[in-house]
Amino acid sequence: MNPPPRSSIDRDRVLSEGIAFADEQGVDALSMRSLAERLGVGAMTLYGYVANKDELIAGMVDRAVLEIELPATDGNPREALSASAVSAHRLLLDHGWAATQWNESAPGPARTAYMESILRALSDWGLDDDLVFRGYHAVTMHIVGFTIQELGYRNPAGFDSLREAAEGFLDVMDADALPHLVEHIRGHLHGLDGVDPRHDSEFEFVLGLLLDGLANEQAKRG
Amino acid sequence: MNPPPRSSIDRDRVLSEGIAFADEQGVDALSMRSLAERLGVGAMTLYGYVANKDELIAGMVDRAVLEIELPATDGNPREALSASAVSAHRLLLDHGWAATQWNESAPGPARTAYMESILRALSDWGLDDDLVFRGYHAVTMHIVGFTIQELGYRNPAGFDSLREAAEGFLDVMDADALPHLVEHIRGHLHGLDGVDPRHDSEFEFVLGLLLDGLANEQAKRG
DNA sequence: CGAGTTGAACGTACGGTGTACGATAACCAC
DNA sequence: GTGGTTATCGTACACCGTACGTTCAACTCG
Repeated sequence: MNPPPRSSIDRDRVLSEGIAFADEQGVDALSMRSLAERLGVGAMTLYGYVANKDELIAGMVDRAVLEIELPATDGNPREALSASAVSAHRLLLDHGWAATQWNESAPGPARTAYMESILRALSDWGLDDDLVFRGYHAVTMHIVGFTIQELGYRNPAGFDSLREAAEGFLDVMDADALPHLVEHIRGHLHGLDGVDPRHDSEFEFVLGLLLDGLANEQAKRG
Repeated sequence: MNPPPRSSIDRDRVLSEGIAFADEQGVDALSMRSLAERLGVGAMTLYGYVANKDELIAGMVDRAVLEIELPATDGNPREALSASAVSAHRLLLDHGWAATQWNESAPGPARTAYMESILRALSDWGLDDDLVFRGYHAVTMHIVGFTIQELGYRNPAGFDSLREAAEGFLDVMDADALPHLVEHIRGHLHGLDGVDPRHDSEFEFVLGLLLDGLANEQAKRG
């Protein structure tokens, strides 16, 4: 009764269509049934390529991580690190679901390779073992955490745009009790208006704080 | 047929029992039915106190945020900021689900008050408007992002403990291809053994990098 | 005291979810 | 042909969030 097609599907296609689906409809809309339908296949067929839904999403994350540009091994390690972080930031913004899922599953091969490359770059940069250990956490925390926060602001729950959310918020809020917050939200709106270019480089600014801090600490330790 | 109890339940109890439930069983196990059962009430009764499940969780987060110690307004603003961040870190470790949900919903009154207090402290510290704006993102990103990452390591998906996960990982991994990663994981294990106290202060170390960086930048700007 | 009204409680039901199980039928080696 | 292998997937189950409408304790008013 069932099995006519017998083809045109493999783990890679499952993962890449899963990524495309999550990009388009959001990861919440991704169900085994909906993804199967997109692939023109029965829901249970997916379990031939994927252990369960969690493993599907973990696989999608790992596949997405593959696109991150790893820090170059030649040239200035600090710049290589920075370039790689920017590449990761861009990728996570493109695949918003991946940022939130990043820490929800054990790392696959792509993520372990990525971790290795960051650690290597920190080490090549001349940090001692202790600072490599701490610097790694600082840098990866920033890449993922900053992006999650950014996405939270960009796609505020219940609103269509940051502008709408910010303006609604300003209306509702007790402006006298929260003056600094009002100012901060105005800052976000100005960023949207292009009045102020600082928004674009925010990620790199904070990354710079961290890398400079690590370099200073290393210098202090001699 | 239905309504006998008529009491002993209000929004506050719904939220605090929700928090207790999520702390004990994990937020994934929290369903309207399971929470209602815990409260000795029908599932639909909850909808009298909470608009829907998302709003329930948003309320739980906001209620948890209330416990964070806000930066003191007297004394050294930098130390106040740091103390508050440590308090937030501790709270988010205790309520792991809150860290992941932090950016998933619009901020409630407690979170807006918290935001305001961080912004105020940065401003009192003497940062200019631009650095307050950027510094706020840096600091909050660190508080939430670092904790999420920490929790990901502590409760690795599919393992009972960090030790188990790390050791399993070391077994499975290609140690020759990933030498820095092997070293890093060993570092985590040593941290567990108490051989090395650095793990405890990692959060504060990175926070220090950020705050020092902001102070330096402000000094540079004069 | 009795009648009428209000509003909290929540049973039922619907359309979804992930996935265990087992039936089906195309393919391949002989 | 024939038999074994293997990918496909229909069915079913337990659970989810929640819309809808009923029930009935408690309050108000005469």
